[in-house]
Amino acid sequence: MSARCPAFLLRRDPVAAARRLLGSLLITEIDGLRTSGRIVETEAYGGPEDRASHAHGNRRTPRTDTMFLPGGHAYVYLCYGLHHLFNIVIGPADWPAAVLIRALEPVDGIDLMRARRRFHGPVTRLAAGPGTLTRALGITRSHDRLFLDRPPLWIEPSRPVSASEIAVGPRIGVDYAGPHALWPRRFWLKNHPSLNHPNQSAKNTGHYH
DNA sequence: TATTAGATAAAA
DNA sequence: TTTATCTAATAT
Repeated sequence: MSARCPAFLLRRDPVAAARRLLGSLLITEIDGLRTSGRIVETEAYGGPEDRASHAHGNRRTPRTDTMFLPGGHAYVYLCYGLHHLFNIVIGPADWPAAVLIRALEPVDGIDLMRARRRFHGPVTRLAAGPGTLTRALGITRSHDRLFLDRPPLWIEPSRPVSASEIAVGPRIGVDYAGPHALWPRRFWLKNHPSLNHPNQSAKNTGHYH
């Protein structure tokens, strides 16, 4: 991400941001070593009315406090006690929202990514999950609250991907959110080989029998 | 299908 | 403060 924060990260619209981030590059540079991947799957969370959001109802705890930062900051939290999950904070300060990055297509530093994950399978599976992509890029809770405009962790936005290349579906693992669990807030590049959940499209957007 | 340990909320 | 419960997942 260049010196200025892109405007789409500051609007109260995590859905638009989640779509807009598809195709962008997520980059880390740790100990002078660069790794990066193209964002191919995202989920939108927030603002306060979203029951699937950690900060629903403006719930503010030591963990969720990060979501109240202005857009363009990193929100990294631990899931199931062992997976670091990487999000980009969205919206103005004190309006909690974020986009979860769920899958990357590896671009730079693939050997280092493999070494970090101790993974020797197909490169399309190297960062195809929210927990595996942080492991591959070396992202941990130490990166929580960083602004994403410089090393060690930043974003290079791409041109917007055309709507015809984007598929939509419900978010993963949010059954506790009641009716909000079905909201079409997960976005991915159609037919991309690095997806985490390639086949779970929304009922009203896919072809089913 | 077993697993993993931080974050949280409730209890004391 | 201690304890009990839950968890935006992964690997087998």
